[in-house]
Formats: sequence, C-alpha cells, structure tokens
Amino acid sequence: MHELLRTVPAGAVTTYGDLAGALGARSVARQVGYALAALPEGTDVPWHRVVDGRGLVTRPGSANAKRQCKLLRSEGVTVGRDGRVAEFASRRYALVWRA
DNA sequence: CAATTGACTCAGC
DNA sequence: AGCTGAGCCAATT
Repeated sequence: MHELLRTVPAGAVTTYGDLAGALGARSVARQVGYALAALPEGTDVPWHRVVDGRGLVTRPGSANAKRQCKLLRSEGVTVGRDGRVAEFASRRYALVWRA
C-alpha cells in the first residue's frame, strides 16, 4: 500500500477510499487510515497527500494535521482553513495498483 | 475469544 | 449545502 501511495506525485492528492479501492476493497478505507497512523515519522511515504473522500484533511486537533496542511501547500496544493483541498477533484490522482 | 474503537464513506434530513 | 445516522472491516483491548 505504501508503494501505491508512493506513486502519487507531488501536487496531487488521493483519498482513503480510492486507495482502498485500488487495493481491491473500497470498504477498507478506515484500515488504510489506520495503517497510515502506524507509519513511522521518517517515512518516504507521502501520507500527507491522503485526504478523505471529499478532499478534507481528517483528524481534527492533531498536530500532524497542521504539518500535513503545510506539506500540501509546499507541494503546490492549496488547502482551505477547514482543511479542504482546493480543486480537489482535479488534483485527485488516478491510482493504479500494479497487480 | 468477544466487544469496542477508529486518519472512512454513503445515504438521509 | 452542512450535519447526523448507519454501515463497513481490521486492529486493539
């Protein structure tokens, strides 16, 4: 899954559901997030490019949320005050799971 | 081993 | 258009 996430280019974003769907089961979106939560700090996986199904940055109150927003903006992604990704539909990356 | 929880999502109001 | 409720599957306790 991390590899699939690694295929997401900078400036693009993806959703838990899409990620899960690309893996085979759309219903495991939660577990995708769960897996990301277990991700170590020094990971090369762009976990910050993952948002929820509506282009909203999840986990309210978390310090990581701010970091994610900043990272996204540094990659050219505009994030609204409420964590909404601008032009999310267009920035949404077409995930392709390599069999 | 069974119950609860959770970085989600869809359908209703 | 935004909030609430119910559904979903795996990990934790």
